[in-house]
Amino acid sequence: MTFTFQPEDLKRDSSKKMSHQHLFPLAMEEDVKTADTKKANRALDHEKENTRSICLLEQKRKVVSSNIDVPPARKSSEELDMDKVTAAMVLTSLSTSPLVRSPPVRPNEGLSGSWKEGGGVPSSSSSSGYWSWSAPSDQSNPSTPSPPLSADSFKPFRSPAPPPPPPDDGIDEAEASNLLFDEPIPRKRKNSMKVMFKCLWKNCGKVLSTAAGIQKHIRTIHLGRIGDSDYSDGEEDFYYTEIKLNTDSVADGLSSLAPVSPSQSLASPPTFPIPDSSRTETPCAKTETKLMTPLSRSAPTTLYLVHTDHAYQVTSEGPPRPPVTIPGSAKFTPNGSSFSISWQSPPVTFTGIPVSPTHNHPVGTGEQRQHTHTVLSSPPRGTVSLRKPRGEGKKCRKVYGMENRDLWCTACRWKKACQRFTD
DNA sequence: TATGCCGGGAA
DNA sequence: TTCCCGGCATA
Repeated sequence: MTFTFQPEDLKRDSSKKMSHQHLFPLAMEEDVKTADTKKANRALDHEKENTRSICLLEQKRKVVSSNIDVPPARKSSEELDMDKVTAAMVLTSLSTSPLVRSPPVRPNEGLSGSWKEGGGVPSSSSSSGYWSWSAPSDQSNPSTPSPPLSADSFKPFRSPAPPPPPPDDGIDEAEASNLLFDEPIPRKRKNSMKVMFKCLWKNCGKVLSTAAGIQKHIRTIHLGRIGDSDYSDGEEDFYYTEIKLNTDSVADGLSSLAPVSPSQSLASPPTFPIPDSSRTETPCAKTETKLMTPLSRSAPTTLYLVHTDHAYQVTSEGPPRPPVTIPGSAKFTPNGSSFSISWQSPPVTFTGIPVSPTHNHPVGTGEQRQHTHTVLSSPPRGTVSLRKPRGEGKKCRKVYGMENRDLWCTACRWKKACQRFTD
């Protein structure tokens, strides 16, 4: 990745002209819009919360009552959903790591991430919301995402036929990847296989080594059968799946995880949850995708991140993001390397860094959202770009001077945009 | 370096 | 909500 561009010159010229001519007008509009939308969004969030909970309950009933072979169905759904996930991941990657631009990468990541999660990070895999909690590893490497991604990402694209680099332990995983990507899946685990049981509950990705353990987990944690934890009517069977881990692959996965995990934590985990929720809960799913329950949340949040997060300073605003992501991505198109100009724009570069860390932490529930939001949004700083160009006219400070600060407009006193001498 | 202003925090 | 201020971006 060598940027042979003479971005410096181009940047300077373009940035100066661009910022004033294009950005300014947009920024003004954005500000107005964002202000209005924020309030509206908050209200909507509450409604969404309620809706989600309802949907979840309904879904749960459906799953239980109807004899749907959840395990298989889920897997397929996950696989199918991978596309969505992939898309989300791509967006994320674009925003997060400037270096990695190839969309295809995501797919692999998603796959690799899934198995990795299963092996290395128990809870993270399927549960969008909770994975962050349970997996300490996620937090550990917030910043590292890009390197691993880039490496993985290119492989798939360049070589259509060749086998995917990241090893998948679970047969399911491999199959899924095949289905999704139409890539031949040569690899099958020859080595010792370790059987694990993975909780398929929407937000939960818990992996236990024993069926009894996973059943108990589901019964107590998800089904709320605390009292009769030992009693099993078989319902739990629907909520967990058996996964086979190859020791070797696991090792590989772990190694790869170390670097990758950060990025994955951001993107991949959410992916899983989304698929599950959307798949199984068809009816609600669509509405949920945006409303989402704890599970679904993760997905949406990630998306937000993708859009918003990256501008480095845009903390609270959702809408502004577009500028950041869109511009950057748009220019990338030609080659991985060509992006230089737009790409280097300050907002983008920074975004990735701040975002990822915060990202990991948030994984909670409602709080997560806010945290992620703020953090995420901050990057989008599309705002940054949106930031009003410095006023040319004289401001209170200049007019009255520090001595007469009393005469300043309140905004100036508060270090806000001057209201008296607007440009 | 000075200035303008965003984002956040405290009261 | 008001007030302040840290810190960043720009001139």
